[in-house]
Amino acid sequence: MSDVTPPTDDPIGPEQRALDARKATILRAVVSEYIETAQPVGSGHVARAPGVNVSSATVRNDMVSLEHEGFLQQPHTSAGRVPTDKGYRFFVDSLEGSAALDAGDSKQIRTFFAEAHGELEQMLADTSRLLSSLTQYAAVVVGPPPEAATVRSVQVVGLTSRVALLVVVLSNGVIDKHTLEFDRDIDDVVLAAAGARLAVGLAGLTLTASADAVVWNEPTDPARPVGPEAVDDLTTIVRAAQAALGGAASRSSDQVYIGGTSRMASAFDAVATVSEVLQILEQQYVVVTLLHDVLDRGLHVAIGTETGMEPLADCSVVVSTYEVEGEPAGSIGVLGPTRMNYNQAMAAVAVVSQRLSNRLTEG
Amino acid sequence: MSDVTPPTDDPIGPEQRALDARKATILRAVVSEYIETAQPVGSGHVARAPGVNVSSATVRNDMVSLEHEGFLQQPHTSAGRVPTDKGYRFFVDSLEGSAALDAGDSKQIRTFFAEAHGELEQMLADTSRLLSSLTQYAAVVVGPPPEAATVRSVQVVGLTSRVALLVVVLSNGVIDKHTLEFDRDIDDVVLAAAGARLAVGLAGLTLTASADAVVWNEPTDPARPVGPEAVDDLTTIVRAAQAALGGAASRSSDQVYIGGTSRMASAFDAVATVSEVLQILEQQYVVVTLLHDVLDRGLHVAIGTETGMEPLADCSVVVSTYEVEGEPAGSIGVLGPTRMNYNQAMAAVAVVSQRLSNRLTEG
DNA sequence: GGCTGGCAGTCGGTATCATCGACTGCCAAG
DNA sequence: CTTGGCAGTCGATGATACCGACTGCCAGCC
Repeated sequence: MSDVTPPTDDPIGPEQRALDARKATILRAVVSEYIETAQPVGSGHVARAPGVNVSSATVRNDMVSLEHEGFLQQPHTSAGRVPTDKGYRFFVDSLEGSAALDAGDSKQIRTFFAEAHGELEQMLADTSRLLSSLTQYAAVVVGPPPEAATVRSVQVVGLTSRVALLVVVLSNGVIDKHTLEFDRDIDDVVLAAAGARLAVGLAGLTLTASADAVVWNEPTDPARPVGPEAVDDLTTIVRAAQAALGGAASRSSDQVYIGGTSRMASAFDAVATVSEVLQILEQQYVVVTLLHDVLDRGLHVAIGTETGMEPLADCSVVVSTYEVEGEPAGSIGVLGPTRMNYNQAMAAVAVVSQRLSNRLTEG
Repeated sequence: MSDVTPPTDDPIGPEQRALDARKATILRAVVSEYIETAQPVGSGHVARAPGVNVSSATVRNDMVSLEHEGFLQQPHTSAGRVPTDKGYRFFVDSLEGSAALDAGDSKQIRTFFAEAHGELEQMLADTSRLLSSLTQYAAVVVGPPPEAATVRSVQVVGLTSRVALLVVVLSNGVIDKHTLEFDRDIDDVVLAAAGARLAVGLAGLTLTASADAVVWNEPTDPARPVGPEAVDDLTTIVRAAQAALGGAASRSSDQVYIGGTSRMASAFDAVATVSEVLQILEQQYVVVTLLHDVLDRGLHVAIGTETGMEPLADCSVVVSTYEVEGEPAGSIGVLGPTRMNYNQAMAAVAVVSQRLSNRLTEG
């Protein structure tokens, strides 16, 4: 029965040690039950939970201790206990690796990736929907950063006499486009020449490098010489194009796909909370920053205030990265209430990111 | 005082006639007050409303009549009255044209369009945010249909040895792209040749026309003859490209920009309603269909069940179209609760669509 | 020392009840 | 046709009491 209580003989450090085995079990039981019921859980329920073979009185004693240590809190006297962010954190850390996915879920993932095809953008958008449908929370998919891709082709197309469109095709299939406006009429032939010159000069470079690259100034096709003012126009166009590219590279314009925002409405009962969370989700760059922040801190899960965003105090995110050709390419994540089903969410995120990586590398 | 009650002498038709002037005033007062307070409104308040110079008892008598005619309903006995969809409809019809915008709002619109610039897509997305910020409801902007635009430039860029990207630039600055997959390796030169050929063959055509166009089969540059199998590859590529374009044209892939979805959360108090509405907003093509349906019926406002969508029974939409060069190009709209501020929403939609049209035609 | 059962005390949730207030419908009088 | 008055309905509010689920503490037991 109680063969789990040998006093640990490792030297007690300056900081508080890891939890007593029993307290850990109790804490896990509290978190589990709270996640299920959304109700404060009392010592009686915990005592009845499997794996806890002590009386409710003992549970009570440990619970006051857990409360002092900051893992639990009570909404008011004479109510059950509710996990704090720290409590959730312990719970999540302690189930690291035990992720197992429902059979139906894995099947859904398998068929999804078996049928996935076509545009990268479409696939990432669909992936966010998949992840949301799996977890019942909102899902985020961040596309590969444009910095990683290199220029494959450049074209300048005239739209009106003074407005042209710069179209850059990147190696990952993403298209970067910018309108260029001029203060004098530009001939289509000159535009095409500028495009050709840019194509040669920028091919293989990243977007950031493109902005600063030196584009050769000699005509691309010596058989068709152009007049001096045309040369002038040429450099104007090239400069405008490079300026546009530089601007685009500096503002990080990651593509983001957010799916299942409607599910956030069901996840909370206060309509004000829903509104706040949706506001965050509307600002896509904020979401991207959030995911990157979490990853930069080396985390896969950020709980409540760990997200660093005040309106998300009642939310948690589960994040992972996916890879293309072995190189980290982008990130995916799930945003749900702090009392989310971490086990399932972590499993879903892990499996989907893995599958997505495979799908994207094998092409 | 009561110079508004001359009995109308027009012949009474088979259907119920337009409302008595006083009943109309009372109905308007009820709707106004309900929109403001979201509370059932009683005869006392109406009697006190400006323009209603009768006692509450008279108001009561008219209210039972209005209820029998289906303009009002009471949630329960001994409560005030609430407008039905039909009641809102009368209210909206009766204020047609009286739209006036707040000074601050018009200023916000003016500065927005003064500063607007750059990509069409960006501008439409920003417009949806503007409209949402003006009205405090969700806003929808549907981009110009791709069918209207003609092909400006075509390019085929190789991504890997067997995957190429078809990039079509349209006259309105929109880019249509499709990945093409082949079952044998294709040379970059051949891809470029195919692109050039498509560019010549499709220039000036719409996307739908492009799919069926006959692209000339002779080499574009007779100075550089290609081998017979290259010719074979060429036609393969051209066919694949045209097939892709045809597919894209058939699925109507309008661009949609939806802003301010978080504001829908504050508009309702039942979290279930919020979730349902958000679900609709997530399915963008549904929203597009909704807007088009409403416009096809010749309406500018659809109220409650008039939307034809069950989950939107508590919502209304206000729609308008915008034009480019005098031609109808796309539509904008606002989605809010049935008890929305129609006056302001209609004014905002009207003004924004007008300004947007101007901005897009003058370039 | 640690675990347990028991006990007193706290406090939110629910049911009951009475009251209050805002309505309505009806009617008789102006 | 309009109006004031009146009786009646019904939700919202508040007081009261009760119940149930907790907790904390403590004495006793292993």
